[in-house]
Amino acid sequence: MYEDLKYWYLRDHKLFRTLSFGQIKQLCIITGFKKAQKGEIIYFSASDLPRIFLLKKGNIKIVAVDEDGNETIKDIIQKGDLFGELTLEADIQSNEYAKVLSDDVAICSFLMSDFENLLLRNPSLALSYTKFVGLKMKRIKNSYSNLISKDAKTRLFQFLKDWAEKEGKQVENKVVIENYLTQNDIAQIICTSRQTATHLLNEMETNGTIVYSRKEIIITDISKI
Amino acid sequence: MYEDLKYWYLRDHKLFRTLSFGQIKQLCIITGFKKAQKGEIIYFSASDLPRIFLLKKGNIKIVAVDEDGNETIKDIIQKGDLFGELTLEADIQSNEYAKVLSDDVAICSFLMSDFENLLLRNPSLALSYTKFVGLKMKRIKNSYSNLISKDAKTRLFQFLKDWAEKEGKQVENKVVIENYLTQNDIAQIICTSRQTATHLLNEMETNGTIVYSRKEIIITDISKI
DNA sequence: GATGATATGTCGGCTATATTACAGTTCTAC
DNA sequence: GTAGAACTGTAATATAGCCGACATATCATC
Repeated sequence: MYEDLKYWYLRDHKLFRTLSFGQIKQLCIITGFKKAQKGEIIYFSASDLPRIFLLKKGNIKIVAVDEDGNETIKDIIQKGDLFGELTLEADIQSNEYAKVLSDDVAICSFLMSDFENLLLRNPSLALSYTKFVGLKMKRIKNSYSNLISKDAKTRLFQFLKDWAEKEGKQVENKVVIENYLTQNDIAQIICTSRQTATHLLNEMETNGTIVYSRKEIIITDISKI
Repeated sequence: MYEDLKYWYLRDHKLFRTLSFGQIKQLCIITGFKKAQKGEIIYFSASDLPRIFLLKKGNIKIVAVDEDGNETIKDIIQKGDLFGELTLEADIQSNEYAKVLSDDVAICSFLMSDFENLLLRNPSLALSYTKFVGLKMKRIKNSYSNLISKDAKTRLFQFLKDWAEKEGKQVENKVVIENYLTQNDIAQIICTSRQTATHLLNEMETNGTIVYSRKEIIITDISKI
């Protein structure tokens, strides 16, 4: 039954739709499975063999710690996203961990080497995966050029817009987003200081563009953003 | 003879080493080949079918033009690098062109769709290619975090160091780099204004860290950088 | 519901860097 | 060689957003 659960979790992911039942089973044999609660920290780098993870439930943030001990958010991972050694090259030096943002999460994982073998045996999966990595690259390129040419306000707008599009629930022309991020998180994602983010969010609230609370963010008129 | 030339140009690239003679020939049949001179502009986006390009000789820069007509450097491509629709997803809206920086360049190209077919038939090439795209992604991630956490001076240092490592010729502990970039180019690469770049370069020259000219940059003591 | 921890709000000074502006220099092409 | 274009040098001014400092609000836990 537990085995079955893992099986479906993988089967469910769009990337794996091209696989046969047998192939999925094969990957599932070596699949790990893990649950965790809000606030928990999950280390997933050096210690073990390199792995690829699939977040099946909840939200996590990937945090990197640099030489000086500063923590920066590398990524926000949502239900259905893959994370870990996506480039299929283990990098040793990276000092990253994942922190659970939602009430609870479920994560499957499999060894990078096993995944590689699967790709070798399944060319059309390999092609899909290549495109998937390419898409990730495009996203980063996009954030990069935003950071170069747009100011903090514009980046915040863009971030809220993207977030709303991905996760917001539309009610008439309002959009409600479940807010699992702190203002500090948001600040880091759009690459600015906490104070600036706070200031901008309050400004938007005064303008009537959004209603902000720790639980949810309501964009009052999505057409205006 | 001309056909043979194209053949070898591809054969030469490390990505294609895993391919058989037959497979290369197959891709070569549809290979395009082009030469261009310094200053020439090569458009490679919308007009034609999406392609992947391989720069066999020389240097070019990829320039993007935004809505307001501002030009920004997206990438510097060197001998042996691939460019174009590397993500295997044609994006329509991108308004990019390539400008030749070196005296002359040689470029081969093949259709994205043909390349896709080749990947489908050759899983180990697909795997290598994924890793290659992953590496590109890592590079961008790296520039991104540099831009977030390092000032212009540090970014210039890092850029010169990388450039020296990639292309510099070491003579004792001096490193000589052939300088095919203008200060404006350098400024754009490290994401700062031309004036700041000029100022920093002059500062480094006064310090005796580098000797700058339009033809070459000499790093006087590589161990100090 | 008291206590500590974490998150948010607010303010003013400071600094790196953009911007504007113009002069001098080097290259390119006739 | 000369004109024009492109590149480089320099300086003054403007400003976005960082940073420190502290107050207040909200949450988690006993």
